[in-house]
Amino acid sequence: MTTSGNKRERGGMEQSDAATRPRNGDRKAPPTIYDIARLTGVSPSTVSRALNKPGRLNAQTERRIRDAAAELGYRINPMARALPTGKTGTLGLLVSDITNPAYFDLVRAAERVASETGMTIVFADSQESPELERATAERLQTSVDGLLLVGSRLEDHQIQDLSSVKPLVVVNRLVEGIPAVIPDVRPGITTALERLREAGHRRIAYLAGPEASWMNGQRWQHAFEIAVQWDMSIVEIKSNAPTREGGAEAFGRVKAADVSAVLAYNDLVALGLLRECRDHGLDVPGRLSIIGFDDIFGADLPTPALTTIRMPLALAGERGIRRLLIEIDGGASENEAALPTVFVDRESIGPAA
Amino acid sequence: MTTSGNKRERGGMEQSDAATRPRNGDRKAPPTIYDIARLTGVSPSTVSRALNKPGRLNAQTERRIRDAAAELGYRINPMARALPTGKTGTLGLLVSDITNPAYFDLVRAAERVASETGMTIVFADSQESPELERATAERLQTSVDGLLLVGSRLEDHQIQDLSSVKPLVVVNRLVEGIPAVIPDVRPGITTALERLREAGHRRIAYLAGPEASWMNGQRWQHAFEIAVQWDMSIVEIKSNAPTREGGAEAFGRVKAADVSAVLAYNDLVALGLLRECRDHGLDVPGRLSIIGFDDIFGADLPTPALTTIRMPLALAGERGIRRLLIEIDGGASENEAALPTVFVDRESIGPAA
DNA sequence: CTGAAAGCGCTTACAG
DNA sequence: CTGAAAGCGCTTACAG
Repeated sequence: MTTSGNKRERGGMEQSDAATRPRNGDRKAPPTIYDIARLTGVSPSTVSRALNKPGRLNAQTERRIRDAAAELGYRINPMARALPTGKTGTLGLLVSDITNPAYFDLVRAAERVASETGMTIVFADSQESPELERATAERLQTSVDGLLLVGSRLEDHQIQDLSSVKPLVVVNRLVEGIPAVIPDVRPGITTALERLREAGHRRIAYLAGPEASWMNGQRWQHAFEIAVQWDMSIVEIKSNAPTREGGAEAFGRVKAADVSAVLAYNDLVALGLLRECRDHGLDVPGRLSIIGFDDIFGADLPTPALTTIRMPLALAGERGIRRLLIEIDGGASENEAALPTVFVDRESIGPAA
Repeated sequence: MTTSGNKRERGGMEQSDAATRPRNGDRKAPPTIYDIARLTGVSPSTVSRALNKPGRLNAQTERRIRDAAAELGYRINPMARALPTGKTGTLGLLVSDITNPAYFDLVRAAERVASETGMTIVFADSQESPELERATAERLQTSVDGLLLVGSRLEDHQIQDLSSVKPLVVVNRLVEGIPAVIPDVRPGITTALERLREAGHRRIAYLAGPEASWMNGQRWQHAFEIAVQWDMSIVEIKSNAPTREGGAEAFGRVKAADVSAVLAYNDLVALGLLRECRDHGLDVPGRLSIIGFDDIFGADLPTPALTTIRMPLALAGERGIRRLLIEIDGGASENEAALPTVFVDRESIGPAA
């Protein structure tokens, strides 16, 4: 107990070869609180206190300890701390598809607030597979203090099960008894359909996303309600995947549906459809109006630029993490008011053909 | 030592309130190898062996132990394992800007190979700030087995310092003594300039990226060499930031330079410039040809679609992780042959004006 | 204000 | 083939 790290130091005996590249044997074990204790002549417990609860001990010794720590280049070993405390200092962030630009801002915002509070984030994606999502979530749970599930494709009871082992919050999803942060799709959809109606559209389609997506249900449901209320006809058209390919693939069905406008599950799908229209010489918005969802990177790039409904995803990421932090601290916060979506009028809608 | 988790179990005394939401007190401590030992009547060491070195003990008892583990829903505690072994089972992945779609494929590929080998990845970005990069790298190092630095903005010696504490490999960067995986920009640039020359361009510009980017140096250098060799004039134009905004902001300088084509540091910058040209009524590729770099998501979206040089980033991510795994195992692999870039001809180049 | 001791959940020589 | 013991680097009651 008086010394430490000797086990790993034996590697130091090896000669590094000609190359300057550090080999494993060359790396020396990082300093521990025992090294600091020895250097300053206090006990390890005192070192621990000096570093963790500033002001709780003699100012002089605290100084000496801090100086020694700095001199040695000491960094706490998070694994070692995690054992007695049960706190890992890391948060898990699980999204449905890392490849969807929609999650950019969310991930970055989440990262920002996490690092502000000294937490680190483990980031993973489930590639739209519920099985992979469950497996990943379980694996992550062993090494994080809590989990943020974004756009989960799991069933409610699976999420509840996960939540019974560690704190968990969902984004873009509502599950009984689980803290959630959700955008309100209504304002955006309402404005969008309003514009469509004003432009004379009477027959519209919803180009659907994954059935396992709660958000997909929300979007369809509200579009449906409003369309019915305003006496527009509305049909749901399936897509294979919530990607550009999925949108392109749905082109034939969209065309066959004889509608003058389509609201897509997300921008990826909308972009795929838009491109396919162009390739087939179908004028957008002349013959068909298209509205996306999310306002991802690149939505403004095509001609016509994609009209869409923006999701407050950065805010959702920030709130999600804050919420998770509260849950971890044992607080029992209520769901906050939903974050409003906003209609972003660009160039892909026009008068009904 | 005969029982465990009692410390945390005390929380179980608290009543959960009316809500069905699990509170921290409701969560019971996960089972440990001691629980399995008690259930099967063997020692914890035996449980550890049964779970970690299959086939090393009596088949019967191994079975019983595995069954008990499954029954209890046992998951190993990675933190607890990390302490005696020094292996955390996680890898750090640090990119310069999470918001750049260029890193999508790389991140996903890295994630895939990591999880194939049972490793988990911690993902972070430095937002183009060297200070933040260094701080983040140091923080990450305390909890990972190795670090993958993608597009590092650090100085060579800083990277070497980091490498002396834990295994580290760089992507898109070459540093003395540090394992690296790098794409070869030459094939792509050569083809690109060839096309430009054939199309009659004699005066071209390179719209530069961050000075701290090694890749930026490579791109400029090779473009320069080839241009000189082929008797084209070439100038370097600075940009503020390697983003769409940076590209847009450089528009005035590009125009003033009186060139007929520009090769941009990356697609983000190229896209920004392209849009600005459109907004200012400058015809692309009629009056100006534009070539990007990376072939990111969305590069094909605008009209004209962006001609670019594709980086093999997914492959780079995969190789980077494999390389890192080897380094962690103490292997001393040599750098492999650089991955070739490829010219992707779309619509943004044309005959010299 | 500070130290000695026990414990977090594992792993791994060392004995038998 | 299996167990008892020591140790990984911390934290935190418990004493003084």
